[in-house]
Amino acid sequence: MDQVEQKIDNIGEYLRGNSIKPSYQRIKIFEFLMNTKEHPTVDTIYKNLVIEIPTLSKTTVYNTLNLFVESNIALLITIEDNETRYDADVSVHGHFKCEKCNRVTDFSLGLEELIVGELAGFQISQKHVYFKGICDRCLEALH
Amino acid sequence: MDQVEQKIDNIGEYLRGNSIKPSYQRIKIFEFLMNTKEHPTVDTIYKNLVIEIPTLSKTTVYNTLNLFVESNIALLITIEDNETRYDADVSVHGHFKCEKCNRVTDFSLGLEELIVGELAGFQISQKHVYFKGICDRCLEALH
DNA sequence: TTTTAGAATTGTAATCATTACACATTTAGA
DNA sequence: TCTAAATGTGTAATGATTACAATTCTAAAA
Repeated sequence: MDQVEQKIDNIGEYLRGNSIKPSYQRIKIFEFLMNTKEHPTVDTIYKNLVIEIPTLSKTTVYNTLNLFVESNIALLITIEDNETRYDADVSVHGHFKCEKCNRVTDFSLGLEELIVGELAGFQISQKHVYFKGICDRCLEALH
Repeated sequence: MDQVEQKIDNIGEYLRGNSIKPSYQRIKIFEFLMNTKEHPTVDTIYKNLVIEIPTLSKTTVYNTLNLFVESNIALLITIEDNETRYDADVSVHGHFKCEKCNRVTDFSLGLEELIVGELAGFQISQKHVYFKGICDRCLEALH
């Protein structure tokens, strides 16, 4: 059993552990999401996977991602109002979107940074933080 | 000059100060945005103002809000991927969206909470923080 | 005051992401 | 193998947003 098979097998177990039947499409979609850091859109996921799975439907990608989000094994990222992105890393972390190159990169957040006294009586289930601006690479390129 | 006229006049000055010609529609849209805490959608703004301005077009609301956002006198809030909300308060603050009653409320953020060492070489122009969960009111109602 | 050019507004049509839905396929247990 | 339920697929519908051309408004010049 090689590296890839090993990984796929683990994804199957991971899905099962979250009450999701590990179909071929679901495994492939999760695998893609897990192995990329680019926070892809539905369209990106579809275009990449349809090469390997010619029968894949975009509806399946939508259905599957919705399922992942409801099961809390993927995050919905809504930085722009016209592009929904997804992330298999469900730990609390921040996203930075560069307005030049459009890349979305992760940054870490201390937990203490996100305790807000004002919301003492509230039940908080999700914490989202995103910044916008120009990334270090693009700033370099301007010189 | 009564209270309302006074306010409208100030909004005109505010718009002019941000290089925006203060047309009747623009003043009314900004006034509405300024006087509400509900972080309205385009549809909400349109439905409220069309009563007073029967010739108002939804396109104008879109154009105007886009202009405000580009001029940095309004914030675009994208908590859900299918509803864009707006806020005339452009200071850095957090938003809490209740998943029961769907209200979006503000909360304050200490500036020191949003300094992220990891982004030292980045130029940051916008900082967004939003939480989701159940608000105090709705939690009360469950008892 | 009248004229006029540019800006702002309006209404309709087009676009595009997402969802609804009906049908086909696959899966897993009897 | 058979069968029912779950999953996947393709097309049509939906709904928010934008494009665009026509109309109206504004403000300055004559």
